[in-house]
Amino acid sequence: MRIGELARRTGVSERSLRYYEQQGLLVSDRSPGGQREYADRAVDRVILIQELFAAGLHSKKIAELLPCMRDPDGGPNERATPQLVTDLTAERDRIDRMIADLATSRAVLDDVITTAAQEL
Amino acid sequence: MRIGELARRTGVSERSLRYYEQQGLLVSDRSPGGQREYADRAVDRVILIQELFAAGLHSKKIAELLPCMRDPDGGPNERATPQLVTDLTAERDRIDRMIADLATSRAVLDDVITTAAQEL
DNA sequence: GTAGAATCTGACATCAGTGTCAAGTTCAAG
DNA sequence: CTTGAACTTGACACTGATGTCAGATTCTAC
Repeated sequence: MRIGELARRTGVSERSLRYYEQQGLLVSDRSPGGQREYADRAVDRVILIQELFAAGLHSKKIAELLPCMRDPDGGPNERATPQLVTDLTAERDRIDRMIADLATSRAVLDDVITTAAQEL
Repeated sequence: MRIGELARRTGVSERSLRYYEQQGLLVSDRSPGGQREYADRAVDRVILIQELFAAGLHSKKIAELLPCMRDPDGGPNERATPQLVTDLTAERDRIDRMIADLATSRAVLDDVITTAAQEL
């Protein structure tokens, strides 16, 4: 598929897809004329990238992480370096803290909402 | 207390504290010479503001929300508008989704970490 | 009164992902 | 062919909280 369809199927803008490629997160074949051609797998990959972005990982870290993931196609995957494992563990712990903080904030909001709803 | 101490006690930079005031999130008395003077309660308020920022709320929304919160001092608090309740409910739902997404990302990271750790 | 620390305002920089626009090229269908 | 939609690269703008710096002022302690 070409970039427009991938954008439609993932809900990610064409601009962002080109950015992902520039950052080494996404690869594409090119048509004879130079237009990007994506495999079906790209859909899942883009969604995964978005999830990692949403979790607060930066593109550089994602670029290191992606090749170490189990490939659904069974393709060869790189071996994670001890350094990367350390980094990812730190990220995971950061996410844990973030989830805990969000739960706190959620409780705060809920309290305001409940109080306000009673007053209405 | 003055701004330096508040910064120390909250872990928030002086720059940010002035920004919060500019955005209407934080109030301060002023010394005769014009320096900010904070009540002890400011500490809790700043921490709360940080939590809400961390939850992804923007300063404008926080500025609307804060006056509607139950005041620990029992001070008069404004009544939340139906519009605000709607907005806050949307924020809460957004936070719920964010927590769920983070849990997904956490699982992804955990998988990579576990796999990598086995290989080492 | 004076030195040095703390604070003031205002301005500009930063981050990283994304929006947007321009000018040119390629693709698909008539 | 031709036409219009889709795509290309490159550049610049934006967001919004925060960092940082400069020059002036205030506070505190001696």
